Amino acid sequence: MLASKLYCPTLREIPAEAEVVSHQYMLKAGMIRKNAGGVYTFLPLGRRIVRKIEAIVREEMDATGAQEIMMPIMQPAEIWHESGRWSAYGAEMFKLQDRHGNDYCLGPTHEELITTLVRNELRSYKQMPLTLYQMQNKYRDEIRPRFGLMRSREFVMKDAYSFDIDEEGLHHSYQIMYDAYSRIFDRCGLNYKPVLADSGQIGGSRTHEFMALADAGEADVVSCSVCDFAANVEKAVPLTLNMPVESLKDLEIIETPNCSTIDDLTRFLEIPIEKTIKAVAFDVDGKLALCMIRGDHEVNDVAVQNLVGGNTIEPASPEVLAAHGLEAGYMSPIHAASPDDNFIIIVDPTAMNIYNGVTGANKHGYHYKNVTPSRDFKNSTVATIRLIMESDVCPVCGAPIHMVQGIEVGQVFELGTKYSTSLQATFLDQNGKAKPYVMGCYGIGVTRTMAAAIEQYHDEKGIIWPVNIAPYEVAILPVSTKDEKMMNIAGTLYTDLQAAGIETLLDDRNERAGVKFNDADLIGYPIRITVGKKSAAEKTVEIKIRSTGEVEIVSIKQAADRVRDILKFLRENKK
RNA sequence: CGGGGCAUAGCGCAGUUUGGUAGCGCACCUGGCUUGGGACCAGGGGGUCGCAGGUUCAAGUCCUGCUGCUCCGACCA
Repeated sequence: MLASKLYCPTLREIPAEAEVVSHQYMLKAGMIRKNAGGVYTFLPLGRRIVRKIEAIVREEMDATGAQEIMMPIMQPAEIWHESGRWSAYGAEMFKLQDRHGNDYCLGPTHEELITTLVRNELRSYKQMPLTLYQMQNKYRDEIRPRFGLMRSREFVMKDAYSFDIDEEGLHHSYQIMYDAYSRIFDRCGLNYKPVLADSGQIGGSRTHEFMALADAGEADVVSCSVCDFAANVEKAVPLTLNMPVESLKDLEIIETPNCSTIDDLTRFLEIPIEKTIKAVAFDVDGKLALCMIRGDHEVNDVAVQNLVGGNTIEPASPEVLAAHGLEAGYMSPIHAASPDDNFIIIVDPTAMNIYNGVTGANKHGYHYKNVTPSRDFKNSTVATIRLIMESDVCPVCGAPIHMVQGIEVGQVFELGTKYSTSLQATFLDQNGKAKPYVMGCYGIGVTRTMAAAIEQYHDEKGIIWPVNIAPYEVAILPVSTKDEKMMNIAGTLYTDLQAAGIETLLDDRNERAGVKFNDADLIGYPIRITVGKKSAAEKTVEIKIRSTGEVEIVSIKQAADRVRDILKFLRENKK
């Protein structure tokens, strides 16, 4: 490709709206442009990168025996009504109507569509297992699109669906996808980690998220320093902590003016925070959940939601609390209303282990001291509902743990029969009996993977692409386009590299050298070849490796071979 | 949805307080000069100031209502 012909409007200044580096550099390097909130056009360089990632995904999917299909983006509402998700997915879906007033949505995912597609024709156990996949745009009306391609409303996703005759088959299909995902992200050069995750509202049982590790990530990941335990914090169940055993003292109510927070309380009473028992209240689909945890802990709302059930969880409003005779800041199970269909009290086991602690008295301005939950908390459900913390140990092996940020670039799910049951999609087994498909679904955020790579690989000058997903592998920069000798050398090299199957860009623009160097660094070509004055005189060119900064001078004759070696080295060493 | 901020040339911004000829830097076009890290000189093009009303002799500026974007909280590839 000739740079003079390439539509790549690089910017000197970064648009103010861009917050994270991947977004900033993609805009600055002329790879994407925004058309609306969370909706982007991919310019030639950006498009090439997406296609390279797609090619890797496609190769690895095909290698597993999965077959590519193409489903419509526009989906009829009726299948969503059938599965019960038309309202459950709710505001997240882009909905539209045709001229007759029939409802449709732009597909946020395709479980319904694929299940209804195969249910008429995948009739026999002999046709399974079957895995189908597609790559196309997905649409989700995110509450808050942000961070460029990391959270957009239109994005490219690879989604795959497996159909098995039983659980065992599903485990097998799942493992095949899990392994393929590892190869895909390896080839993309990402630093990633598969972690246990919560299955959330999509339903199903076992699931892993593939997390690209990066500070800009929106997910918290916990991983063990010794064993291979790694999980989304939502999924990690921290071990119950033992608390110092003391002889029980009598419950006593004390006046605690203006102490509605744990901080206030520890300061006013001069007690350690581990002696306090904090109450956090949630509204789970209209049911009030009063959660009791140790003062220095945080509630894992996903754990609460899974325990209580329901589609939405949010902090309980003062009105809801008042209706149950509660006031934030002074709540506890002591003398609280009895649990019923609309009210549950959950106590974390570590809080349960506290002796002679402090908690709310359900009376404005008062707390109880000498509270021992195992004696004093009645009508409570005991369950681990706290978030794991850096100070916790690995729940599997007891070793120290780390907390890191991750970008979720992929997820694999064991769905089971949730959709096949609700959509009545069955096959006939060996005994001629109708059974629902046992399904799995598997997603990769292709455009998000692109953003994640930039988050991981960049410096103050620009992007440093892993070779396999770089828009071009090599850029040739003749220092002066007016110098015929230089241009001839550059032109010959360009032809040679292309003949060798190497993706090459020739920066033939009539620009000063500095402009070309800066653009090359910004766009992030893995290898840069500079053709300067010495090139003509000494028959040499300069080769610079973007990721390592290494520079070497090689003879023009050897340049193409050397480039090939370097590319091989970069591929093998993930640089 | 709740709460802040913003909307003036492709990008980044000033001008709004106190109404009175639409500005700056970069980018773009022409010519010259220059060519190893975002040069320089000269000339030039480009904006119904987000939209719709209103006040006024006069509105980018004041008032009302919309729309869009963006940042902080609950989601997900």
